Amino acid sequence: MTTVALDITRATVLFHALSDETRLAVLDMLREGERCVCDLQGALDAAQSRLSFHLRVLRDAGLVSDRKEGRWSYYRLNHDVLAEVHDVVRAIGTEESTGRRSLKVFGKCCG
Amino acid sequence: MTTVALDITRATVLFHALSDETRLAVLDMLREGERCVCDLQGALDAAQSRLSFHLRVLRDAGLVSDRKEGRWSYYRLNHDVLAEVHDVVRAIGTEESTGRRSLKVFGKCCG
DNA sequence: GTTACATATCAACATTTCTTGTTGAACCGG
DNA sequence: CCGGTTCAACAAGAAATGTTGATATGTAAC
Repeated sequence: MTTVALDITRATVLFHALSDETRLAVLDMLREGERCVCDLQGALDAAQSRLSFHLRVLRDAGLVSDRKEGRWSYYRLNHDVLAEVHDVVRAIGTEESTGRRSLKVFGKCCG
Repeated sequence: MTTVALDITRATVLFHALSDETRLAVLDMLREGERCVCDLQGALDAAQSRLSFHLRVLRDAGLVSDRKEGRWSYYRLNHDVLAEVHDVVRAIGTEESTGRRSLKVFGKCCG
């Protein structure tokens, strides 16, 4: 099993998008399926422009997609990007196999 | 298979801790094993107080643990907390099975 | 067309997070 | 004891992020 190198910049964007209660609440709602903005707004008791702001962060990170239908916008989870997050987390937890070193605990440092 | 409810507050703390390049670089280094602060400092080219700040964020979130030995502090990954993150991500990506609804796409909203 | 609605965007402000420089504690070697 | 080293903590400023209210755009309903 090969361990993957970490794209730190990309990972930062993803984790940042996930690091807000409102945004997580949105994602939590979207677990059930597609939702329009007004629906989310009602359920989350968030001002319209605030919600719009957070949806944009999620969209920019790729975690959700949207679709227009009439006056409504429907948002849904992007499961493939969630899988990407999943992989990043797994990568962090996996010992890197660079072959550069063989010891997990290093000797005296700073010298 | 039961789907877990999301502890949004806890998840926010974890993701926030992961949402910074310096902190991810630290975690990336710790994949190889335990490291002392000065070692990280050299490798990451970060001012001491800055690194100390980020290590604290990681420690407060539970993602790393530290150990004192003489003048040195050694940090290491907390694999169980990484597993927790893993579970949170999986939870988000999993359709909630509340039984409340059976449709993934809802009808007309806002009415 | 006019009016009402759903949503995005913008600008101003508030809040949070990050950085830098400084101080102080603990430890070690001479 | 003294000077150097490793590190944490704090304070002040800088930068990034989030909130709020206002305005703009497109659509539907009348």
